[in-house]
Amino acid sequence: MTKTNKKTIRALERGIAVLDIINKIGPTSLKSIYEESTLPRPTLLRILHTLEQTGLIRRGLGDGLYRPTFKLEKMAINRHDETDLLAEIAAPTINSLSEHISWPSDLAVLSKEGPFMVLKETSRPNSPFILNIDKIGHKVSLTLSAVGRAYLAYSSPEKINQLVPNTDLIKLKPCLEEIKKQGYALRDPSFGGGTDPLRSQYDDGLDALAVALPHNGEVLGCINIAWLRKAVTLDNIKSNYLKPLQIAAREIVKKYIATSNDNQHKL
Amino acid sequence: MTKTNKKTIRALERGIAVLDIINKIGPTSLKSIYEESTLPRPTLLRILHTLEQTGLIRRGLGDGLYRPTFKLEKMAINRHDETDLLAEIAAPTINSLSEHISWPSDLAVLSKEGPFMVLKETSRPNSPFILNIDKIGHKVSLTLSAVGRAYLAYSSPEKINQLVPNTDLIKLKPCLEEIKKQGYALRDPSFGGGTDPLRSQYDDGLDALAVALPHNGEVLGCINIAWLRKAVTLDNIKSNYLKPLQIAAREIVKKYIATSNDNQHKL
DNA sequence: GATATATATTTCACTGGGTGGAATATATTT
DNA sequence: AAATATATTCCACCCAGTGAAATATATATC
Repeated sequence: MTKTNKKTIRALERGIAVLDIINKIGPTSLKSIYEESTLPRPTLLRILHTLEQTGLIRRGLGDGLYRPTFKLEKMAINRHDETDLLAEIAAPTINSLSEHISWPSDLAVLSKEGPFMVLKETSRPNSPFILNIDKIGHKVSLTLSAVGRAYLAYSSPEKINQLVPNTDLIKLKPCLEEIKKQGYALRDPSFGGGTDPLRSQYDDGLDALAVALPHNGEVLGCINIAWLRKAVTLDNIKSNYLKPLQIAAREIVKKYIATSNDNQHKL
Repeated sequence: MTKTNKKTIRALERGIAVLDIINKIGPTSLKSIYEESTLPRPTLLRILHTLEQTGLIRRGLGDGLYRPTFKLEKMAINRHDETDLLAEIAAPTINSLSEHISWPSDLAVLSKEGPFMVLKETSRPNSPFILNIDKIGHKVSLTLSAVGRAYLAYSSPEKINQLVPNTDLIKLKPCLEEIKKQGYALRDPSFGGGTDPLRSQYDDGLDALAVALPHNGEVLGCINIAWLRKAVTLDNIKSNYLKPLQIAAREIVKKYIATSNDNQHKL
């Protein structure tokens, strides 16, 4: 973890470490920063001047103490949303899952712009197999894809009604029950990926196995494993990789909860 | 502004500049960062590795783009509150005010722990006159100090009732009217600073002139000028420095509003 | 599917930016 | 006023940081 062969800039690392310290302990003197860090005072002084210059910290007029400014808050205000946090948390897990099982794994969440899933993260570029690579942000069918069905299966009836037209629901209902019972979702047999309904129109040649990420009666998103249909059977995947997939899901939710708890300091 | 004689660390400045860029434009490639910045690509790459290592940015698994993480948000969650923001905004203004008029200037806000004001910032250490230096965080009387009275004068009747016992209010009411009419507040003649009621018990030898920082029907805080009673008369201060004090107050409120508007991006 | 083009990454030799021990200045306490 | 704690400046050393050039890797084009 600490050992990376990639080249990094020590001066930058040190500066950020000092910023961390100040944000952690609040208004503080050079002395206490010196005691918290392992750096000589002149170096600290230069770092502090730089951070002050950048507007990330300021010195109190009255007490001369170094304190965080609101610039961090302002920097943090961006297009980030909860699904970005989920992606950040899930990325290492699905990456190591996919390293372990060789086939790639995706994270998809419900779109905010309509009744479909959106690809939020994927380990596909890291996979040894060259599959078609759906871009992050790509739309995925809610009723036909594995991730979409996993999502619906673990959503409340109200949520489902809100997302799926009644006509489609009748056929879908038993299918969702089945998913809940067996603990995983598959693609609709006619489905070939993307948003199109029929494999005859579009086929990525893949099959997928998905599970939901449930949290507080909602579904945060879903993760899957995808593989080449002609290369390996569903049964093969299921018996070897279903459990790792479910474990990964649990791990992600656990990390997500832990992160949320950290942020209880807010008020 | 850009020219500082104090020594800063270029590598750190550059790193923070890159972090700024990524937080501004969101998920992005090396190329676009290169175009936004003035740095050569290898340098950027080293900076990016360092920021990634530090956890401030991450690369998307699927698209390889550099994106901000939630570490900034987490760092920003600290004991900061709105009065800290006010202090940050007011500090430069009261500092230059006090440089201009030679006498020091303070910022005080209503305490959250009881009916008294709290010293939030002060330019006293920078003043050429050596006055007693109240520490930041020091309690100041609400009904006797100039800042306290300015606060009450511009607060709503409900707020005043909530802060001041009815018995005290009777004497205070006409005084507050007077303050509103003339646009500034003075100490109670018997007051000698601090929280004590009588100058006979404690006297800092100062007198003070204060104005409120009104915003949306509330009072953000108050700023004052303090001077040695035996060195200069109230009339002298009033005729020379009341207007600059009022201008400073308006400037602070204006900056505060501008900052609040910036943060409307929140949702 | 091969070629061309855009983009990302590694290499490496140079050097001035960054470093930190020691001296000095300033603030605070006794 | 002396003693102590804390902050800041000085400066010589040298390796961390730099960036031009070469190479590798993705992506587009025909």
